[in-house]
Amino acid sequence: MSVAVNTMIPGMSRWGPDARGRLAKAALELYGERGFDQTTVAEIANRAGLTERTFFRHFADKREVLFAGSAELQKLLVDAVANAPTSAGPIEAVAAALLAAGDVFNAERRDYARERRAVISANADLRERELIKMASLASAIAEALRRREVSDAAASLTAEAGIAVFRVTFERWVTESSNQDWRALVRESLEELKVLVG
Amino acid sequence: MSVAVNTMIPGMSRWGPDARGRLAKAALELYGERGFDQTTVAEIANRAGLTERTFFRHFADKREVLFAGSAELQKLLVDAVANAPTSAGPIEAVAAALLAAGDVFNAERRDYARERRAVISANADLRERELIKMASLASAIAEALRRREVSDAAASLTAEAGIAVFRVTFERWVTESSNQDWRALVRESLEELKVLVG
DNA sequence: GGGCCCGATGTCAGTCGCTGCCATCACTTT
DNA sequence: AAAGTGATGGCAGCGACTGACATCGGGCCC
Repeated sequence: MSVAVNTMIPGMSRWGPDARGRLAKAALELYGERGFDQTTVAEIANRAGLTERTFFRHFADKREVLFAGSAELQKLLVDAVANAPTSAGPIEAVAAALLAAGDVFNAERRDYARERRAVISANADLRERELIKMASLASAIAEALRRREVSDAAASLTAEAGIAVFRVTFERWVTESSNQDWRALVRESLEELKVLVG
Repeated sequence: MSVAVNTMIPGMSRWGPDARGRLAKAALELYGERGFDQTTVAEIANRAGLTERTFFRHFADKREVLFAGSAELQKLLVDAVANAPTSAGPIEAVAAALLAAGDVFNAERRDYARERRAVISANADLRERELIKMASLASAIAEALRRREVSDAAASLTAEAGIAVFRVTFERWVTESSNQDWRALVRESLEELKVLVG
């Protein structure tokens, strides 16, 4: 992963490429270095070679910059549920979705995910935001299940269980010292759920 | 329930009784009348015959004023889990706690609960705060279960299920036109969970 | 090539949530 | 009555966020 940039990026100011990405990178760095509360939006924008006003054109608020990828993840999971074989029951469809998430939780993104997780878990406001993103994920999955003729109650319950497995899997993927494969960890966590429930 | 007060409460200004309660009442009224975003803390304080500065001495932030009772509810649930008969398994202990919550969710508080729920569900920031309160409730219950020699995984799982039942029950209690008893609704929701799981 | 259009950015002023610091008030204690 | 204590007010200030308007860069039309 790239080393933290401590000053403004030269040649990347106004009209440089990927303003949004520069802002997200600068934000994560600063939140990690000083903490979320001790970082001002003006500082983030400055490191990215932009202004505070532009930050708020790209992200709804100071927290949202850490959750830009959640819409993408949600789409991936929902599509995987929708595209699971017709023969698959609700749990199998959700399992397929969790496995498909390996596309985004791959080895190259692990360092990023680690840093992001550390920042979020260190701040109550960020944990709040993460909870609502997870809730949104769960309703989206439940909705996708309902479109597979799963009953309302079963859809909600399966989706919640799926998110629980997702949480456990993510925690392990990010925490464990050895660089384990996402899919293997998903299978492990699902198996544990089955043992607990059954 | 008392009628909304639309102006400053006479004789209840500085050093009047129950400043905290007056602030909470004024806040709920204004959030209901104008919406959360369109209400300023100065307006709340003014209606309660106090100043903005004093509001922030009683409540950590503008949202927290709607969640003042959550610590009390948490204590009630945790105590009920702890005091459940030794013979009770984890689910029975949680069920006992949910039934005990009927002490606070009684007929007199239903109108208040309705209004509060309407305000919260109308605003994303307030829904965020509610999610973190529910998460806190779940960990507290899980912790109480662990003190009853329940394994970590079973404690977390049972606590989460318990909160899910709580949510469903609360929704029904507040929504249904007939004024149903809390305990009866708890028993109904628990039964449905058993059917779904079993 | 010059003029024009348009999206991205900058600038500025302003509101509001929230905090620190110190003064003031009502009530209690001695 | 003097001192102490807890709750409140007043004020200054920071930082998140927004609206309105100006400006820049690049593409399009002729």
